[in-house]
Amino acid sequence: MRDALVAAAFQLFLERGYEQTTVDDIVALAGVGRRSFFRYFPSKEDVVFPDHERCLADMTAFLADGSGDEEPVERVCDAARLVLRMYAENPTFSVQRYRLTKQVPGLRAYELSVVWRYERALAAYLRRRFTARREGTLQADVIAAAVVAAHNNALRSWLRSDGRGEADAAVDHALAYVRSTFGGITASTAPDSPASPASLTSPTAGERPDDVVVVVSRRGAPLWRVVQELESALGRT
Amino acid sequence: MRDALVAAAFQLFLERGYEQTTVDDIVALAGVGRRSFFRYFPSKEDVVFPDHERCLADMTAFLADGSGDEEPVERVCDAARLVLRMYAENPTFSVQRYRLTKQVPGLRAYELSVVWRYERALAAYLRRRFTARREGTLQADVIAAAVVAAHNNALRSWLRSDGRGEADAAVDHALAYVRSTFGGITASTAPDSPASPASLTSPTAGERPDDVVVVVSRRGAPLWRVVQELESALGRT
DNA sequence: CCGGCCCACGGCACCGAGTGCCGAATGAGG
DNA sequence: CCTCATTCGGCACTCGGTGCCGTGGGCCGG
Repeated sequence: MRDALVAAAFQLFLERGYEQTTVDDIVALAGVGRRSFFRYFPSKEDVVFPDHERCLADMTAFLADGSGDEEPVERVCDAARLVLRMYAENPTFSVQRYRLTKQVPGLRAYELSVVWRYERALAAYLRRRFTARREGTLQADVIAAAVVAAHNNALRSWLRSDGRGEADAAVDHALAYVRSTFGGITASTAPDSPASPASLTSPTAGERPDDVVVVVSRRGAPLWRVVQELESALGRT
Repeated sequence: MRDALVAAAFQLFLERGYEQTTVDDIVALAGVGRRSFFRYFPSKEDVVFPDHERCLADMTAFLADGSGDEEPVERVCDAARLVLRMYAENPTFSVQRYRLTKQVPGLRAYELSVVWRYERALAAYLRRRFTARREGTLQADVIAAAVVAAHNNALRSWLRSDGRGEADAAVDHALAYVRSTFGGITASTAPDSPASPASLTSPTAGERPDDVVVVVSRRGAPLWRVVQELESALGRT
């Protein structure tokens, strides 16, 4: 039933335009009652994004799972990749939808609210992980926004190319930029560094009562952030 | 006329709620015809944000002006401050509106579309400035998103405190974080390095894996000592 | 096999946002 | 005094969205 409504809706949207298609037209083509449409979709816009609700649930579940000692920025990047996977599963559908949302202001506004919910899910996760940091909520919000922006940048360029090319590679590349500017001081910049630094990147996992602390940082990284990392690593001096 | 409609609308919104107030109620209180409302506001939501259109025009004008040799990140931060100024001009009005948008989903969606237009204006400016860079559009989108996120983080915390306190200081502080991670080295750490900043500000995906700094320290060492070591190692003051 | 229940569907009436159209009032200029 | 133009108000209409209720079909216990 949902699928029948989505199929009928997109058929009409593509041949007649979104605003030129009424809900009555859709239900007439699908052969169901008008009331049933609003049982499956709370609004006309929802029929254009039939799977985002599910994807958002997957993302929040993904962020809620985990042992809690993962690299936070890495984790939200992986969460963003879930959204990409959803788009990549049906390239033609995603491209058609992209063309619709690009030229219908109402759909663009709706998409913004969807993206906003993803961003808030990422920010909420980062806020939980950054409770120890001094500017935790600020950093969480900014990093979440950066991840979403990078993801959308790559996703849109992939959609603009009609779904040709590798979407994964484009998003990986975009997220690498975010990781390199926000990521833990260690892993992203020195993949061949000795052993332990991973423990430093997670403030809560400094349980090694070792004597020495190793910090690996990219030259040019903001000094105050290195200090911040040190504070959590050395034990809140 | 606009002002009368806005005043009548907010009076009813505050005492009765947004969704419980119809346009007919507003025009009845204002003593004008229903048709006139939609002459001045294209939709019911627009009456809640009567000055954003003007502010957006100011921002685009501000970004279009200028000699073109300003620090790009600095410039978009200043542009974001324009929005803050608009909020700070009428604190009570801004706080009332914040409470409305916080609990009315429709208004939140509308606000998102407004914020999106600000963000696109900033991103468009940065894209123009970053045409020479390799990942110009990516960096532009990410930085614009980060600036907006930082601005909104500070703005919202100010609004949540009922407009008490200094909004400027909060936003300056939040934007300083963005500048320190994306901006030229300029103000925050090394004002005396005139040459290099352009190359340093674009750390595109670890293109210099050799450019890392390793610091080894005893756990429990005085923090200032470590920072001293870092400063000499990173080559800044 | 049958009389109950539950639920999904469809139809109907209704509300409110938004639009096109036209007539009326007002005000400036000839 | 007449005319033109702009603005406002009223009317009628479309369409998205909701509450309500009747109906029909499937599923269960008797």
